Amino acid sequence: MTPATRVIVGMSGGVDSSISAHLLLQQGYRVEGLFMKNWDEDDGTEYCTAMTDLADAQSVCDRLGIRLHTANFAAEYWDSVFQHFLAEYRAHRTPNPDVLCNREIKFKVFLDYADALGGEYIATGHYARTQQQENQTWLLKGLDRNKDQSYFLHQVPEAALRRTLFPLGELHKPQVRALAAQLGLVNKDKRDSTGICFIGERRFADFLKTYLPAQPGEMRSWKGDYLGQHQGLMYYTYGQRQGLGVGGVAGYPEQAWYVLEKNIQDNILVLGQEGDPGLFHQALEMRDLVLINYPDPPSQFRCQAKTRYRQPDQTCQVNYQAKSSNWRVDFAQPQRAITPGQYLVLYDGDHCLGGGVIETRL
RNA sequence: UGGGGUGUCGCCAAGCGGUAAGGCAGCGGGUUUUGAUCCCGCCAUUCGGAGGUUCAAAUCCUUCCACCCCAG
Repeated sequence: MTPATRVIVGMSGGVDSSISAHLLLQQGYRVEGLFMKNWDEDDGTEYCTAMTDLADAQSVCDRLGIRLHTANFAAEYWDSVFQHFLAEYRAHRTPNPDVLCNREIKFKVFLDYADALGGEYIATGHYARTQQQENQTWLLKGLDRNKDQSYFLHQVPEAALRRTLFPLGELHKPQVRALAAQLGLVNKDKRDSTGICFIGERRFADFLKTYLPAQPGEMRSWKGDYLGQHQGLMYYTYGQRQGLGVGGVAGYPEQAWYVLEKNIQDNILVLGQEGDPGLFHQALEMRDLVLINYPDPPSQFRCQAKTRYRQPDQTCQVNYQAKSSNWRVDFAQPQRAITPGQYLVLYDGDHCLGGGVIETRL
């Protein structure tokens, strides 16, 4: 008898990772859990949620009869995720820290840690699938199209995917909830976690203000009319509506205002309304393209893409620009509020091909 | 100071004698492992102030105040 394959499951204290662990046990793996702490909280409220998350993870592991390890990756998170996060905001861009958290922490530091624990595989509660094809591992969308999280995983290298199990990839969220209820897990009714892990209940702009000093300036319509003051361009993102504080303006339609553009040169936040030029773009420039199974991407190809998480797939044409070493992406349909700093994730049907960082709108 | 105009929720804006539309903002909630978007709910016993007419006024009258134009 060969001992069962050992899998280390990243346990967050939520239902998804809990059920992942349960399913792996059922499949005959030798399962152990790891609770990662990636942020050393500086205020009391965060501390509480981290503590209850750990308690929940422990409770579930006890219930399943598996061991729970804990690890603190806060230093690594700070260096490889948070520093980049701040740098991007300083540059008035809008980063996606969760994509980096996956690439740098969960599928790198955690994977190394699992090695040390003797794990052959790691597993998480992500709604995504992997597929072995000849000698390559592909990343596929989760079967539950409403929860598919491949977007957040597109930067994970093939070598890490090869050693990862996604037990929830074929399941739908309601099934996972039902299983948790059946098993009587403490977190069966726990709310899905959303938002950036380290920010908690704080308002996003307020959080940023503690790290990035305000730089007030003018808000103007795309036609040039003065509309008010902004707190600092870095606190706003393209397409944003809430938080502008701009009410009705005589001479303009009775409609909401959105961030159209950041004029960094003059520190002006340019606003517009539905239908104004600048809210939609049909092309963009992307840098740092990484395709999961193409070390040397073709110089031009057609595929689908998402400009942001949960956006329906958009068909597009990708072309390499030798001059800038960037990639030009032309969409079949105009895209709303394309945002520099966000990832453009490429798909071929269910296959997640990889992606790059949006540099500019064209 | 003459002549004209305007003052209704934080903003824009209906209403013009019958007992305060709507939009935006804001706030609260939902969706969502980024930031956004999106969806739902809440949001003026009161109409610049004071008198008066009327069964009844934001809507009519008087007066005061404020602001904006054109004169000068």
